[in-house]
Amino acid sequence: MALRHAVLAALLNGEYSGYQLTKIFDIGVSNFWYAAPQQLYAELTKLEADGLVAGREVVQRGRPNKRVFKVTEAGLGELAAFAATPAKPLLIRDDLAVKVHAVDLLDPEPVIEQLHDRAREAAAKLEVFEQILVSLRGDQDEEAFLRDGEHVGPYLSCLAGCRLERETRDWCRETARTLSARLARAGKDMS
Amino acid sequence: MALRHAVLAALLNGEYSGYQLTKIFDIGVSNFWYAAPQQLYAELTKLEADGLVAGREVVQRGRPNKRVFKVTEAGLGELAAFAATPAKPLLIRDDLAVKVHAVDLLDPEPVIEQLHDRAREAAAKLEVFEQILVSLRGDQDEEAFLRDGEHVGPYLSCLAGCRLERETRDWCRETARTLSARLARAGKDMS
DNA sequence: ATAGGCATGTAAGCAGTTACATGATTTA
DNA sequence: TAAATCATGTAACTGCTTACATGCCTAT
Repeated sequence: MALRHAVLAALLNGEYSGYQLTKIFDIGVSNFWYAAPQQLYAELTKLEADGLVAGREVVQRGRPNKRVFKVTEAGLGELAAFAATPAKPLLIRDDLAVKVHAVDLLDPEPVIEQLHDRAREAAAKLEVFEQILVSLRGDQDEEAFLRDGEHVGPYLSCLAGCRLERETRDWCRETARTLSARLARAGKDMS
Repeated sequence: MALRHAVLAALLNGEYSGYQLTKIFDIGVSNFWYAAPQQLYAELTKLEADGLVAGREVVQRGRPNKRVFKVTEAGLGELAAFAATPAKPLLIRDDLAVKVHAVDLLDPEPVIEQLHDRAREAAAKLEVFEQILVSLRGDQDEEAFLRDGEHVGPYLSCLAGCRLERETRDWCRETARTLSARLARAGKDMS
């Protein structure tokens, strides 16, 4: 079980409800863990049953009430045990790269479009991540913050996200350019 | 179903057996698709039953015989349909990044070790990928090959793998360095 | 009014993981 | 002679995805 640890790690920064976690997994945590919203509600239920998180009701005005969760002592123990075991290899599954791999025998136009889409998404995510970095380090510069800051974990994982999105953006752009150029040449040869 | 398309894409380069595919998914295809060996045998059986790949027996001396598979016309059609549908978001799940995210409340030493391990693996993979690039483009330079080469798909997806491994290597090294420096400072403060 | 965000789930089905199982041949 | 490589699976279990379901409040 592995989603469990990602949820615990996300809850270290504060108390969140299931709904808030879906947002966090959609942007922040998404650089290293993908999870569907329904998974999160289910996992929170299990984590609470196992005593690894504790929920409490928050009464809201103008909106439905919500249950927010925080990591318990036992939950922290679970995370500590997890951190000490050898890491599994990176799990990655990318539809778009499969399409590029096979592009020689396929119609390249829809693939090129999808590359543009992905490049745009990556650029947008990169901007969000860079904003998160600024808000985490406050007025310090990066070097000072990483040396003296109290909580650097989220900063360091966000740096990984920045790298991933930047490379994704650039690879998508270059690949789209390459395929478009070949398409234009192929078109010319016909005429 | 998605592994299906990754297998079809991998079989476009030639005929492979289940065992050979496990090797390819372990190094080559692994930059964009992770799959366990048992999945591949199961998927090949299904793909053959559905007529998307065709297998034939290869008799070998000194080793067990094997069945190699190639993509059929129907399989190519399946891939073409897949390429034309919108790409799913990248699926990524990284244990190690979860640990880094939570590192402030945990013992950093095992995490630092795992970062070194991952950096080594990434560096090794990067070398392999760069060799693959050289063998794919032959004596041409990259620009000329991408303009005039016949099969650029595997080259382009391998470029994505290079980017991923390079960034992984560098992020792991820098993160390990940051955490080690903080550990050393914390130790000094005690004395 | 209606679309979108907040808030939380259930249920069915499919995909993926882990453990088990076998056996020959080559290399160290 | 032991370990590694080649070669292929089955079975049980767990985890994940997709579709469905509900309902209130806010902003346009």
